[in-house]
Amino acid sequence: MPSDAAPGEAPDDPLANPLITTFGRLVESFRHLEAVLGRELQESSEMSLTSFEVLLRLSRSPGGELAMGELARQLDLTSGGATRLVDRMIATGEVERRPCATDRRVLYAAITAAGRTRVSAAADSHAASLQRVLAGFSPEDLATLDELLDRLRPMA
Amino acid sequence: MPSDAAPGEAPDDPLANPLITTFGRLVESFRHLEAVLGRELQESSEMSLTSFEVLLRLSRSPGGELAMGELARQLDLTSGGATRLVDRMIATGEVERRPCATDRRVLYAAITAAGRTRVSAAADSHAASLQRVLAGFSPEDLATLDELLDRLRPMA
DNA sequence: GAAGATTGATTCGTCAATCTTT
DNA sequence: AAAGATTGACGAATCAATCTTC
Repeated sequence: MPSDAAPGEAPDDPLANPLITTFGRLVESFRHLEAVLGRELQESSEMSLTSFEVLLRLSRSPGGELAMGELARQLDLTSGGATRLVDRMIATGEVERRPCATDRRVLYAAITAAGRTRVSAAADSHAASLQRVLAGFSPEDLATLDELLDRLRPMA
Repeated sequence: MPSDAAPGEAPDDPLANPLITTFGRLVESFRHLEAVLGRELQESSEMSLTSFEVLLRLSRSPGGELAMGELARQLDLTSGGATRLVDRMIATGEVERRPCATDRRVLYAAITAAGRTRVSAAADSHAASLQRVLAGFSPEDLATLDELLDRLRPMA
């Protein structure tokens, strides 16, 4: 009768694969963390985590703007998803569209002054949430996590 | 004029907070990883990562079943979300509903024989994807990651 | 004709209201 | 009245098709 794996053999139950288990835990931890932080950001700043990421990336870019395609790539969205996201953020006044001087196919999403004000306030609240959630982690832990993430990205 | 943080003081730009940066990288890495693995599972097994997680959890539970509420909690879904997810999986024949003998408010989601067959095949493919994506990670790296995730969960 | 962006139809999830059972 | 689950209305993303510009 099959039970534990014999030495040198693969386990007989594919569902018991440790990689699958680790990945499942990663999904679980991440989703929960994202839900909690998103909820807190929403309550404190009336802003979704996704909008926050957009404003953060725009604010760090030269001119406070990014081409729609580049934004979609950075956020791992489809171009259609980026269009609708930016539509919503224009409605709230955080972002505006700008034409590209050299290629009329391209449109930029650019952060507005109001957007800068809002993302700055949101960052304070978000940082406080993170500080609480990550209280148990030493700087070394965070460095280790950072390094593991770096090595994860290029894959796939 | 404010520029770099003076020694012993917090940086003056809240957007430069290292916790926010690390969290942003976590979001980015995770979303990308999830998208890639989800795509591959979909192509190889015509199954979403979410359905896979459901079947995995059901298959590991005694009787191959979980109460709807417990399933929702484990997957970090609302009860409504769990209802609709199970509806879809019933339509594909992977899952069935069962009444609870002792409390007629409760319904169980239970994996079917077809569901066991499908999750087993999906696990093989998913494990192969993970093996490729995580090829650069030693067993020690994975243990470190596992431990960090463990410490992340209870927070929030 | 390929690249960049937008739009229509659809999918998957949430939220609030509801229904049944305890 | 509280707990468990489902349903209607909606929000946010996808995919495939389209439109404009290169």
